[in-house]
Amino acid sequence: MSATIRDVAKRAGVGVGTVSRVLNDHSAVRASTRQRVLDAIKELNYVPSQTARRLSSGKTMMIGLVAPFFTTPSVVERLRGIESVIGESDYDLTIFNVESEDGLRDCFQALYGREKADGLITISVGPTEAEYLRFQNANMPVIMIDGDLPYLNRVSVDDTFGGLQATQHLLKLGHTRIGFVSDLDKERLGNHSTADRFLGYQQALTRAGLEVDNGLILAGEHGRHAGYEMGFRLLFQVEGRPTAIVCTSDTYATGVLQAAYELDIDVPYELSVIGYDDIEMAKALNLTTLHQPLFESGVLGANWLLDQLAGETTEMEKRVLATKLVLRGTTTRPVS
Amino acid sequence: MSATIRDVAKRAGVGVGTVSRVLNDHSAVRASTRQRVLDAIKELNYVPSQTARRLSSGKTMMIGLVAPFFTTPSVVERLRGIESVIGESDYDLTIFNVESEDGLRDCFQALYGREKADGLITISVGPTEAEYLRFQNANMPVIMIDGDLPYLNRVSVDDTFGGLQATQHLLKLGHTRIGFVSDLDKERLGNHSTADRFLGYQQALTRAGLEVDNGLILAGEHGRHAGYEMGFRLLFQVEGRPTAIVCTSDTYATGVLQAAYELDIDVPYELSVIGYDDIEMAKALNLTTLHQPLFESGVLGANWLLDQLAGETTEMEKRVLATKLVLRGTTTRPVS
DNA sequence: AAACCAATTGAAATCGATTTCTACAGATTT
DNA sequence: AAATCTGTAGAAATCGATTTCAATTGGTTT
Repeated sequence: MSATIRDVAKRAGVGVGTVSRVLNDHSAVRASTRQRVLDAIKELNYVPSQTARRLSSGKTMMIGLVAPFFTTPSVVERLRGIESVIGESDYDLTIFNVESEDGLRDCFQALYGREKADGLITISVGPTEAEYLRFQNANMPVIMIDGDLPYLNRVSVDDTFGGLQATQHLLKLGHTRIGFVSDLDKERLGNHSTADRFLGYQQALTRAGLEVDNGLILAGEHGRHAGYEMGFRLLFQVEGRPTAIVCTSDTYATGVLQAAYELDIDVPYELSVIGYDDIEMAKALNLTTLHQPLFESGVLGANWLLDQLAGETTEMEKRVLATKLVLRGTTTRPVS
Repeated sequence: MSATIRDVAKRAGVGVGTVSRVLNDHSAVRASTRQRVLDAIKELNYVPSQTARRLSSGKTMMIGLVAPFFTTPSVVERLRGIESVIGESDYDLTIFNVESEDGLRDCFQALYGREKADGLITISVGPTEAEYLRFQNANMPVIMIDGDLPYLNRVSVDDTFGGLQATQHLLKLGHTRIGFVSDLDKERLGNHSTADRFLGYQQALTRAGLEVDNGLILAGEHGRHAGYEMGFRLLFQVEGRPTAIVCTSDTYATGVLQAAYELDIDVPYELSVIGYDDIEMAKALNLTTLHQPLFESGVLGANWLLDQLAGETTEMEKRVLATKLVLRGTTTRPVS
């Protein structure tokens, strides 16, 4: 079918080894020889076979991306950042979607062999320490985005600070009864960011001299509907109803907004709502939220992995990106 | 490192050919021999090397997914459907994001060699006929989702009917000045769905005995902001302002809604807006829209490709899924 | 001019499977 | 009992690169 390295060698009147050396510019090849080889390559329209290269070099030139892609829109935004970097590199991107704990284990299991990828990026989920050691043995670098497993190189945002910022914003406006809508008790798949955000929420309240009221703290499944249900539960009560709600995702916030709408509670005057992530929808809904550098986190993680694949080794490290409060129309001072 | 086929052969006291035959159960192997090989495999914890298998068999066990992933949320929903099928198969999914015409050509160029994938799924974009012939020569099946290139196997929705449904809904409510916000004149990357929706829009008007007013038909870039600008242009004029707007995506619709909001035009009473896609955001915004079977389209396309990779050949074909009108809060009869 | 060294480069081994080709056993036919 | 099949299975070629090893070349050193 298409030309092989042997054809090129014959054409240029050299050995296959020399052609390979020209391709990878490993050791020295005389300029004139190199030119002859390059000419032959051009004439034959030769493209080296990735597959063969893989087998002999032991590299797959693939990067595996492990993530629960479809639980939240934010994962996609991170993916975008990753793709923008990997797409420009010599590597290709293979995606592994995980939807459950079992799926995650199976996924890592399948990746140990270095057969599917040279390195891994994970989003929100991560290997156990034992699993990570196996990757380390196989010399496969792993970068985790949005997570905080201490034995991994990881990119995260300062979620504690994010929770603090969100809550303090509401406190400054004068709110004292502030609800918290989250997926807290889930903590599944190794993602601690919700717990950190909750920590920030607590800190803010404590610093303001307020007590944490467990009745205002809810946790549920993922998704808009869960947000709606939690919002409804918080807002249905007439006495002691919160005047503001911190949501750990914009998706939840949209659910809360709907609950408020159905209960005929005016946002922002009767209820302030703040989200987290700053996804596209947040702009459309004019939602005050905490912007996460999602795209940037992908870029950072991907570049980091490429550096490691290029041989650069660094100390185990956590690289932290900052969140930013984005003021829009769903928060204001409470009517008193 | 890990055991190879030779180790297994030695252990079982057979030749490598026999082991391979057991692995792929090609030709007959005596039951007792087979058992010995299977035992050896288990004892050595042997897993065949994908990479080596690729080289000798010429199959990559990869499916390439070519799409403009980040232009619209709907692509991600389709991806979800695809992943749900491919994830269960023996194939892995490699994604190729394309952001421009050039990028698309380069991408196909890189895929001809069968080095990166055994088959291709494309979303919204597709190869030219010449490009497709090269894939055909390489015996690589291609399935296009959301497009209508006649030389391809393709999954699409009946966009003409969709445009018709949307427009007729507004006509039935009593609207006569109906705007159309789209990316019409772009038609780039081989995607004809917008043109079809426009066709439906025209048909609906014509059947109702109305003239098509070019002043009400706008086209622009992708994205919310473009929708905002087009909405603004349509709504800014006081005389002859449309009482309803058909948008070719929900994303546009959100932009139009914002324009209406800023111009203090009440939706739905002063302006009806209908979107297209039924993305998550549409529910949050209570947007009337045309639901597309996005997830299902991915499932259908992926299964189809797997069938073809398994050797099944069918006539060149277009498989059409139906759209569905979803009534929500942004359309009502005009105030007259 | 002999000896030596460095830069090049070809030949061959290797990666780990699949697949073809051939050989051998035992069963069946004549 | 000789001849012919058929079912099994081993040996070796193959896929298309990389990489090691050894050989050659030419230039330098003494």
